[in-house]
Amino acid sequence: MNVTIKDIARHAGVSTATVSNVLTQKKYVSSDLEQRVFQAINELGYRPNVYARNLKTNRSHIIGVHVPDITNPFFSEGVKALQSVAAGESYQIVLYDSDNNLESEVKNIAGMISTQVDGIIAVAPRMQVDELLAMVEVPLVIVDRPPLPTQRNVAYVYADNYRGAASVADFLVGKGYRRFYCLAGPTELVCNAEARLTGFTETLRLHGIPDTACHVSYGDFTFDSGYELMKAILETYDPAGSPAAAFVSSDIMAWGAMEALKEKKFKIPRDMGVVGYDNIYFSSFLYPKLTTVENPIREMAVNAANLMLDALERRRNLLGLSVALRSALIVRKSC
Amino acid sequence: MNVTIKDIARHAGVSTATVSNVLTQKKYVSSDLEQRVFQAINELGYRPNVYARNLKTNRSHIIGVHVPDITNPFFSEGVKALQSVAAGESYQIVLYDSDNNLESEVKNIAGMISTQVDGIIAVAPRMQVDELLAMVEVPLVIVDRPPLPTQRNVAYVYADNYRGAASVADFLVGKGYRRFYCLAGPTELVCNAEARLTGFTETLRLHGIPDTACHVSYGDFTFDSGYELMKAILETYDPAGSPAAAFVSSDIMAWGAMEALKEKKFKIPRDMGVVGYDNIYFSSFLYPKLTTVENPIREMAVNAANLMLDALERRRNLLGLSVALRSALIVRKSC
DNA sequence: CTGAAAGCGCTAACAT
DNA sequence: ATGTTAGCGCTTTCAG
Repeated sequence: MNVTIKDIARHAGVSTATVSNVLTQKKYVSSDLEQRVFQAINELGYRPNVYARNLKTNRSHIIGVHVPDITNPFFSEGVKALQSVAAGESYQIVLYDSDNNLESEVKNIAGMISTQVDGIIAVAPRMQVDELLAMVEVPLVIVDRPPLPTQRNVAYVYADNYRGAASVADFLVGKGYRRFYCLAGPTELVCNAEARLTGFTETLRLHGIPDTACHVSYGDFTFDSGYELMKAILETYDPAGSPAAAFVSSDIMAWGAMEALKEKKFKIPRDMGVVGYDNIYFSSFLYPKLTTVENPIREMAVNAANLMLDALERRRNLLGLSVALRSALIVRKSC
Repeated sequence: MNVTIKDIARHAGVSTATVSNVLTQKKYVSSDLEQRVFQAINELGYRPNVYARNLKTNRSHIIGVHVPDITNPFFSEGVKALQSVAAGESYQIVLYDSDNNLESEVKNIAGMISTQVDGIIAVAPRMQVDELLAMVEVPLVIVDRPPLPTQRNVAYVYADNYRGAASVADFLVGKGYRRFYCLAGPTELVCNAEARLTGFTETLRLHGIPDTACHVSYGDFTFDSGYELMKAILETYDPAGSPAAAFVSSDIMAWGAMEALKEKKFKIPRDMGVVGYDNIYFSSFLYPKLTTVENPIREMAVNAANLMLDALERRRNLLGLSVALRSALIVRKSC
């Protein structure tokens, strides 16, 4: 049998209520009794039973976190930041990785709900936001997705992917490129993939580039898909005349694309320029160093965690809150 | 007020025990009553209260997982595997990242304990194993650390780092190298770092290489430390005559070292050979492709999760269990 | 300021 | 096979 609050009460000669009060610090207790309680706690080696507390208070101090793929440095950096700020207010993170898979994502969200997490932070969900909202009743923060009007307790933390992609188009045209490849993400599933694609192509159009000068293909943000897409392109690619530039929808995918280029002995950027998206840590150590768009995952994560903590600890309603972060072009050597 | 098991019982005209029995599937219930219960559950939209169940059963179906740095691909791959197999038996993972810091690690372990996780999987802990054992009372699986004799409910899943490093020395000497740099990890803190160092140096000695031919320096497994260590080496390094080989204690650190080499215009392996350790996903996409030692994190994670699940679900005692996995040399282009 | 007591929602003896 | 009931350990009114 474990030592409980009752044992402490008896041993200290006080009531269980008093013990509880010194534990929760919510009511004033005379320092005399307080001392006695602390002493009893030490002497008996008491540790509060979280399960009982959870049942009584109907909260667990656990935040559910979903990521599409923890193996992607973009997300692991985010999770690290989330975990760190949550720990600062003694909240725990339960992690769900859905392996880029919509079905597992739905299962995972359902799992969190049945575990009765206090709140949910969904990073880059593939689910439609309205479906997500339909499932979730606890406070929700959606990271890396644009806000959708709603009446629910939801906040958004995101960066403007359309403008990020647009700045790539501006830059590329300014550099003199006139032929383009766009290696997009899964645009039907992920609105950011869509935004990056349209931000790029529409801006190209604004500069008078004909649609025929931009070849679009679709992957899924992974290294492998970048590699495969570029490999396919290279079967017919000829850099003679003016070389093309490839705008690839994520850094990790851009890395894959660069591998395909190197495999075929194409020089970057001489034979083809490459621009990525996300600015993950490793991007500046690729060869050549990758030109990319900063997608501020760490700031997004910190903001998300703070919003969640506000909702949970300060009873702030998340309705209508959204934090928009800047996406800035980072010019390096690959283009 | 939420709908409880009592409401279901009343609505279905049965006792709460019967409802509980159909929910937990532990006792046989006539299919008639079962139907009625399910129907009541649907009609009233009942969802079991996990907090109450946890209190009663004294378990939470939550496994605490510690990693030194989720941002290191080696660990994120491991966490992904852990999460996936745990989810298979509907266990949740609460993640703690201690940012390569011993103090936070201790805090994190303490945090898990006070959250009353059902079990703890500690991946590559920096704490002394006996200190860890002194804190933890629940089932414990230690990943990526060699077993220590004990009487406690602990299992180990690990690979033989000494032999892994020894195979590097064998290979390097066989290739004709006679000058060596060993970029070690934090050997006082991490016994694997120690094992990789001694496995390498002692095997060199076995081959008749004098100790003076192997220069050792110490980092902390990070990209940056690999970069800095190599930069220092390069201040006086001269590849003339026979080039040296560098054995670097982790792939991510080896990547940093390679950056330093490239920055100084040294060619790998012509001017210096480089060998890493871990075989993370990206190692085969570095330039040149990194020769390294396979450190089977995924298998380790899967084994660890299964052992934990055995302990938790099949009441298997972990005492004396240890799974040793092979570390095989993977020869690529950097050496 | 402190204590008595009710009860959170569930499971598992135990009784029938 | 099903029902009754006693708690799990804590927080929190409500009295005093």
